[in-house]
Amino acid sequence: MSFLTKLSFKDQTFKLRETAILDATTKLLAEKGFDLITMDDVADAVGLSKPSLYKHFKSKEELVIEAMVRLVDEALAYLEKLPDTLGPLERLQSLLEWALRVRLGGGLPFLPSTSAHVRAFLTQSPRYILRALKLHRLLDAVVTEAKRNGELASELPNDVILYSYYARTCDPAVEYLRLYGKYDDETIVAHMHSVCFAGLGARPNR
Amino acid sequence: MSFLTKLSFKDQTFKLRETAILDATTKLLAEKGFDLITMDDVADAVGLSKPSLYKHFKSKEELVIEAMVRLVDEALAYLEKLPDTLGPLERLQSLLEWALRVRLGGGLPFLPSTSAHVRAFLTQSPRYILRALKLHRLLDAVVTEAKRNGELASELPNDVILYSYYARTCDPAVEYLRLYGKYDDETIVAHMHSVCFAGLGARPNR
DNA sequence: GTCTATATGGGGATAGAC
DNA sequence: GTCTATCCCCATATAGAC
Repeated sequence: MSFLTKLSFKDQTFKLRETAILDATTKLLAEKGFDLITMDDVADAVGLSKPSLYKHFKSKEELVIEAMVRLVDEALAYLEKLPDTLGPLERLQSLLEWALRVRLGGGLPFLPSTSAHVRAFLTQSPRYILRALKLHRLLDAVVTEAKRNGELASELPNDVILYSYYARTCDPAVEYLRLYGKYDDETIVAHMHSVCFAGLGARPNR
Repeated sequence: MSFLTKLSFKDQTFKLRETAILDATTKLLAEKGFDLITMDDVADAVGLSKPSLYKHFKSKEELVIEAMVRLVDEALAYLEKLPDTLGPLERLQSLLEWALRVRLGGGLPFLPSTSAHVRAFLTQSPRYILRALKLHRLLDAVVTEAKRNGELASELPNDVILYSYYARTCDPAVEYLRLYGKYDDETIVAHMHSVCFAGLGARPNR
């Protein structure tokens, strides 16, 4: 028993360090993007040496994959935790706002739109694909339901809606609005929400 | 006189080669992004050696800056050439469609959203800034006019509309729609147009 | 498992011949 | 102005001591 707890403790600290590494990676990725961060950056940020980093993750790519896997897992968990009373449109809206707040708080953009390289190795990672597909299927069902309720544009195919929706979570407009527009985070979230669902065109008077 | 024509001819071939280099750079940038292309790639693509490349552009960054400068110039020219009969909303829509078609045809995305690095050195290039600002101011006036006509959402600030508009020209949804959605180019343009101006939400019956 | 020190390779940039 | 050949930095990844 004491042997087991010892092992478990060891595993626990290992897990904690791994979390710290992923946190640092996430933050750096959000700031500089894949190509500009170095393994030294990550090691320094987490207070570790580079070789120790490689004990946890066997390559830079795998490190990034795990960071993205964790992000998708968080999104899945967020969706799951939404109250049953929420309608399909409200679920989509809530998840979008969550993703935008994550980004504004220094987290990762949801979609690996940044680099063709990153997208290439992510879409070859079964661990990532599995989760991304799960999320995609969940949201596809939500979109179908929202259309049936007359809450989403029924003239748009589901995939057009979904890809546009994903794109909004990593929309560069967010950074420009913060940088040049000087809006606070919640105002940005509100505007992005508005643009995403109602578009730029004139809205009908209610 | 013959001396002058000789010089002029020399300049002309020089210019032609420069155009070829920029064409190749544009194509490669669109395919792989800044960080993944090498100066060897560009040199090979245009059938030149690397040192010759450096006779034309003194660094990789400057090469990319010039490619982007040319793109913005083309956008400015396109705007200028639009018939006077077009209203402000139609001008915005036409320019968006142009930008999307350029991208779908293997051209550059309009906004340097791809990489923090690229954005950094672009926004420090006076040549680029000058043109980007000019385009921005032109479009700002068009947006104001469109709002006055009741064609754009008057409840959105101009910069929110403009940054969202720019973002649509480099929207990753375009690539996903082509890759996974299997739509042809014109269908993608139409859908992007629709999403941009009318949003994802249900549209009112007319 | 953690470090110091190092191997390895790639790619931006240039020297120097023609 | 164009090439061949080269420099040299930097970042990924590892060897080997503790």
